Amino acid sequence: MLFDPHLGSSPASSGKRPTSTARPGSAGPESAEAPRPAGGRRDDARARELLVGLNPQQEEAVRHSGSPLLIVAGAGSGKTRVLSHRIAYLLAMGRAHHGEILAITFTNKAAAEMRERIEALVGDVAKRMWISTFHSSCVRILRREAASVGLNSNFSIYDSADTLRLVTLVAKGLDLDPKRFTPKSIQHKISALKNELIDEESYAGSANYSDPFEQAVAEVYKGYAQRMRQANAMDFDDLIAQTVYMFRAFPGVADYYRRRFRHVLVDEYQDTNHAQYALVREIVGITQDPADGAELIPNAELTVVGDSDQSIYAFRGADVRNIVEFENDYPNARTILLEQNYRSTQTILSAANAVISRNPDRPDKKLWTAEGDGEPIVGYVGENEHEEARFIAEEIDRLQDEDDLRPGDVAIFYRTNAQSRSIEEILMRVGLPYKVVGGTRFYERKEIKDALAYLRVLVNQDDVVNLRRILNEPKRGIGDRAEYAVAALAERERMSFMAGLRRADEAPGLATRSLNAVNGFVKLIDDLAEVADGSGASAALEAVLEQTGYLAQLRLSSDPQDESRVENLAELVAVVREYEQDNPDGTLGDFLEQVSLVADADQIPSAPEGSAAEVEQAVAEAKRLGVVTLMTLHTAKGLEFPVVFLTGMEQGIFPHQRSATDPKELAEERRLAYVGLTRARKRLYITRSEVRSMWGQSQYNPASQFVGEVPSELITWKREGASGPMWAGGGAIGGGNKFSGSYWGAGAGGDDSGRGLPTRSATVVGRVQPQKEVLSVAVGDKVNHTSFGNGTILAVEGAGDKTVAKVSFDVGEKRLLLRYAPLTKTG
DNA sequence: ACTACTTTCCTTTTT
DNA sequence: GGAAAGTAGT
Repeated sequence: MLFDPHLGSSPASSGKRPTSTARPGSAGPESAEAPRPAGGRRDDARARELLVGLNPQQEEAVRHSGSPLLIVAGAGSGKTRVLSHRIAYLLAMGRAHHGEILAITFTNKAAAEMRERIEALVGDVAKRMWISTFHSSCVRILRREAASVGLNSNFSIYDSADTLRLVTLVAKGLDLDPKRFTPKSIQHKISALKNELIDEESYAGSANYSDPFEQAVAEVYKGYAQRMRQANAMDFDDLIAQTVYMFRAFPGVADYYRRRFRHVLVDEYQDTNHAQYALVREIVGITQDPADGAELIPNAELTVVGDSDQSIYAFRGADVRNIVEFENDYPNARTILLEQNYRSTQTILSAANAVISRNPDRPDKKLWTAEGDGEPIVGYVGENEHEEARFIAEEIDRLQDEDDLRPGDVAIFYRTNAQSRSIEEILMRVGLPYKVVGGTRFYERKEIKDALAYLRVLVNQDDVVNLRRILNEPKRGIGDRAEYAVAALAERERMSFMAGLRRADEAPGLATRSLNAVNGFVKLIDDLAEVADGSGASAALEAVLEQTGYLAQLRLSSDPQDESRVENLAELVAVVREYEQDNPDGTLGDFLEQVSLVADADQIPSAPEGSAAEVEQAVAEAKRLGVVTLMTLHTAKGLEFPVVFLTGMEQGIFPHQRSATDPKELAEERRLAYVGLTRARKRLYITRSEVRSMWGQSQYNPASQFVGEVPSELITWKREGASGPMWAGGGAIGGGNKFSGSYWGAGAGGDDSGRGLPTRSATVVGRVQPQKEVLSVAVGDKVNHTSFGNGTILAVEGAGDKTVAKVSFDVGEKRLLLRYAPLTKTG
């Protein structure tokens, strides 16, 4: 575990960790107001107002007091409303001071929404309350207590990509066969262990060494944990686990938070893993006799909200038992069921109820609404995924005309991110504005990770993973050999990698040329560190981009991908500037922390191309009408839309292939279906495709079993599968099953792979080309491409749908399939 | 040490 | 079909 004196800057001391209960939180502005006797001013009138409009169960959930509370909140049952009203009610009744409340959610989105709702009820104090995710709460606690616990407070936070890098590195160092034990599987196992609060030492003691995998994991886990300490880094799982370990190892620290938080509320409790469960227990406090005669701190009041039917994260350690066994864990707990739904039509709810009722071992629970049946569910079976997508686009178009719905009312869900491609293609072609939420996210892009790696190193020079990432990025002549030589030196002299770089002249076998390069690198980092210390975060970032030559290299490149990389980096600069404006006191470290924990794509300001006026117009338009939202079913949890398309409803896709054999996984897939179905307010579409190309091959998938589980009288089929009538839309399909050729044919293929619009970030797209016909061009015409900019037609080949134009852009020559290329004539 | 070519996965889902 | 890693050639 981490609380080990070796951590941080003082590698000297050894032996047992200190057992003294350092008085934590003695620094920091909040501590003065923190531990105080419960209560604030009571306002009965205000409290009564907060109960208005609640149904009896909701009201009870808001008012309940005196024992742990479990609110079983079905989809759309007003959960967030209850939670925020409960918090406001606690304040109004004088039962809690705003500083005594800890509200925990899973996602940043949920936390932000909760804060907003509470702010609407109680005003500005909401801004000062602890309403945050598990992870950011823990970071906050860990950083604050770092000093009293022997940690370094500027630790880096590693995301799963960083983690995987380190696992790979360690596994390689142990000469493990990466085929036999993939770094990914080891990483997954380590993560699972951390979620179970099993640290590397106890695993080493308990692992089954006759199992080669367990043995490998045990070894890698040890090496990994050691490297993490050396790097002064924490991964996501550490944030939770280390907080728990800290509370257990330093009772004084735990006491401080127990005194402070008199009310703990946890959202999406069905998604908690064991470590999170333990964390909650630590903070709430478990009734026990104070053995040493110390003062007894009464338990905090605990409220958890959740719905076991919406548990969809078991694969990453969430344990439904936490919610199912709540009443056992907290013997005098009260349970309140919220079954009345305020979101969907009865038709939609009946479908959802029918599907979820197939899951075994489920307490009976049925959503109902007072609102009536509404429209039937519409089903559609496309011949292939492009047909399916085309139907969706046409239907959205029709809804706009006939029902006055806006694109912003529509969401399209799919099981896996890869499925968004075909849908994006069609929406783009038809000119429907859309955004993809999630997917390859902004902060996971190479150039962004590189830039952030520089910044992380400036804040924490022990951060080996990030240091080695940027060591030769951009290329500066420090290759594998040189890196290895320095690593060996650092190892031998038991110093950090950075220290090794500084003393590279002592490294045996390092070529003079490499030494010079290394010295140049060290100088560069020192210069940048000076900027980072002296000026703000944005200055540091800009210095990084310029002085490292990173930007220069991208600007010189003729690869169009690099062009969008420059744009993405410009976006990053904008993000930092915005952060500085919002947080004038924020340091570079604070910024990095936020970035680590907020991987939410929709927080990135969009940077559309085009003239300022064009952009402004497009943005204003998008705001008014909204844009179609594309996302995976997992990301959809917690959201709602008037119109929902559930796509790719095919056996093997959804439920996913991998869950076919395991009934538990199938049950989780079914809960995912339940989540998807219950997102819809008014209209629900269920679509699938008879043939789908995956891995570049055609696959024939039967209908998803979940479709069959919806009572057939609830669905109206616009087109049915194999047995149904064949009406294809205008011969877009070539005969047989060679679609892939005609759709993704040569030319266009590699040329418009997701760059253009920084697609995966929340950029509004599709505003430019309402071209439904193939653009007609001739040699010499001037054209504009959304990502390549202006160009000139050099040649035209083929005809009709298959017309390919050779175009000369600034970035080079491209062959574009006119049917799909986002191209407009400019003159 | 760097580049260009070849091979290998890949497709769950996220803080 | 495509990203990322590995391999061979300069």
